[in-house]
Amino acid sequence: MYVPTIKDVAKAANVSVATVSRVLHNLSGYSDKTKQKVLQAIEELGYHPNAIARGLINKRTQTIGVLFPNVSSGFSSEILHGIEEVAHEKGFSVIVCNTAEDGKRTMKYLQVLREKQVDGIVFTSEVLKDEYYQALKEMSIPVVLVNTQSHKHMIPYVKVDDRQAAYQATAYLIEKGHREIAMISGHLWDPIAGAPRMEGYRQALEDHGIEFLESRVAYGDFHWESGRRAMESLLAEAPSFTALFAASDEMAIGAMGAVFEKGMRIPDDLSIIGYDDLTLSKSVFPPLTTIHQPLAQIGCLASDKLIALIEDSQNVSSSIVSHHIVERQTVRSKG
Amino acid sequence: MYVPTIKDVAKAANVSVATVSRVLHNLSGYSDKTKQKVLQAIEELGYHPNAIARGLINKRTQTIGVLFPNVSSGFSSEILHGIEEVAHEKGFSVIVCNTAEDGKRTMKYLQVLREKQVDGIVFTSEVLKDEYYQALKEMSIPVVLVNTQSHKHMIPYVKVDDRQAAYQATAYLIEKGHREIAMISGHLWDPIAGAPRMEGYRQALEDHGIEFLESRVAYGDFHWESGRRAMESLLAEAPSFTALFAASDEMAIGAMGAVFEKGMRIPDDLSIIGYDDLTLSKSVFPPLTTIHQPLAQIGCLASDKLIALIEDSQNVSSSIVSHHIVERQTVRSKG
DNA sequence: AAGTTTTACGTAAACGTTTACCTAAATAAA
DNA sequence: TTTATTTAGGTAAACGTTTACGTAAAACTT
Repeated sequence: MYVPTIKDVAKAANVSVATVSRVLHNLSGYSDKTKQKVLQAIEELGYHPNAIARGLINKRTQTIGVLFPNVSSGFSSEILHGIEEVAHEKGFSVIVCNTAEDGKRTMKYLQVLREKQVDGIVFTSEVLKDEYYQALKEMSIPVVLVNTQSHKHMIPYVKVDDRQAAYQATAYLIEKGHREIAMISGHLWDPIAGAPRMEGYRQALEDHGIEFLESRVAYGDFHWESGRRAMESLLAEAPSFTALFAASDEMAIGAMGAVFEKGMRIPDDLSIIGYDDLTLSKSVFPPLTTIHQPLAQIGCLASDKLIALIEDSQNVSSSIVSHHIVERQTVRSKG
Repeated sequence: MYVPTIKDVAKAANVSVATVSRVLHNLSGYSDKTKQKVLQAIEELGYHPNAIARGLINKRTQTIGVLFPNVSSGFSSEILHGIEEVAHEKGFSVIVCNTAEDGKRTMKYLQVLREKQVDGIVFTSEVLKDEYYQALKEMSIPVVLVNTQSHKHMIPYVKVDDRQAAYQATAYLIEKGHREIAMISGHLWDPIAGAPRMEGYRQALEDHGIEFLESRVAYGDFHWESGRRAMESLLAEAPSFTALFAASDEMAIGAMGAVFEKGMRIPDDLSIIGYDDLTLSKSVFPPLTTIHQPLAQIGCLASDKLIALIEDSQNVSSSIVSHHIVERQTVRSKG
């Protein structure tokens, strides 16, 4: 299979490879006439530069790696979309990695990305274990964290203020007249999406003089099934409540299913507010009131930051992006 | 930033680079003693092979490119998950591309993938324009199509039999006693997901002696919003019907919203069957009865096929994967 | 007209591997 | 013992670019 190289072009145009390279990069140092010859040769031979060879010499691959715990979740895929969008704009390709929240696998990916000489990495939605950090550090390329952060190390991140967002969600319910508010939380050992949201919930309760009841909270893993189960147990065992804050839209929607199955209505019998604002949240019925995280935008920002770091290598700022409540139809004013 | 190369390892171990390369690849031609020396040098220096240099010489990058019209859809991301899974298993990385159904952009991606020397490409869920085919052909690397196919050219594909699946969906509704069945279809100029599903629907009607009414079908673009609009117009203008077949789950869910808003119940007042079986379809309420397409499996299969093609280069079989109806709670037996 | 600067190129090394080919020593076969 | 074969290892070319450096001609200066 014959594929023309820059040498073939040079030969065909009767110039040196240096000259071809120069016209390819719009550098100076050739007459208009030779430029035409070269362009014509390129055209005729159907020449396409080889980015691998290019990468070898400039030590730049124009490629970034992105790690997700689960690529196929509505959550991840929206972030990916954002990342890909600006990466493409800026001339970078993105390699996706699905860690499956597995340490071994993550390390394997990190090694692959290293060998493939990616120019930067974005690490999303998982806590950055020490092991990962070491590997990343050894690679000495820029990294940005998305929807997670490292308290131990200075690594730029972009995320929402979880504690505050949870606070607002809860406060919103309170404003609407609810005082008996249950929560479906992530696990407390999750320092990113677990504990902080719970704290926001507690704080809001406390600030409004409402007693916090451990018995009104159930725990899940952010996914649909766990939300459903959590709701069932809440309905069965918790002191009565008129509103629910779920730490993820998926869990909120799982909870809604459980509620409907009991023959109750939303928001008439129970108000629910979610967290994330996945695309699907506006399509369920009734459309879910929730905390909007600008996922695509988070992806864009992360990509932007990473590429700035790659190209400049100074600058280590993080971003707290702003969330807001999107009012749809699962919360009702009470009293 | 110092990064050790194979030469450094060779020097440290007092052998030639050839020997280092040999132990790296488990070839023969060295004693156990030298092997140990080399391994130790690798360890001490923290050496990691450079896949770019490797790629340059073996003309293999162990990377594939995947094109999606929209990476963030529940549909695409599940396929991606499957693709990534087996690619990773077999030692390949995947570069994702979001074509946004834009010709210019697609061509740009194709060029990038070519320059980056990917070993193969999977092209999903869009019709393969001639322009794309030419570009692909020039690259002379394996390609597999997913959820699409080319009647004009021999390119392996993996997809479901759309016509048959639509037939079964409609027949299922008929079996359940429905005779007045509306459809929300994709656009008929879509030769993959549009026309064939409509044909299946018509055929099923005809085979059961039911008259096909153009007025009972509305058109959408497979997305939620269009499903909602289509349903509204059906409800307002179509002859009455007791069941609906939607050509995508998203449209089915959009339709459900419109139905609920009119105060009607599902499946009591109207039965609905969707198409795709997205993850979200089991979490809406009531859970959607639908045609299951094994999306992740389709991805796996495509990846498998592509890599086989890359490694062997013979073998051009396509696969029609089997769909099936998953009965949930949106269809009711009538009469 | 002579010197100076600029323009338009070409040459060749370098990037980090793999691998074909070569050689010398060790081992086996006769 | 001599010859043939295998083993252990080295040398250097090749992959397709980029770019520092060199040089002759052309274009300005004065």
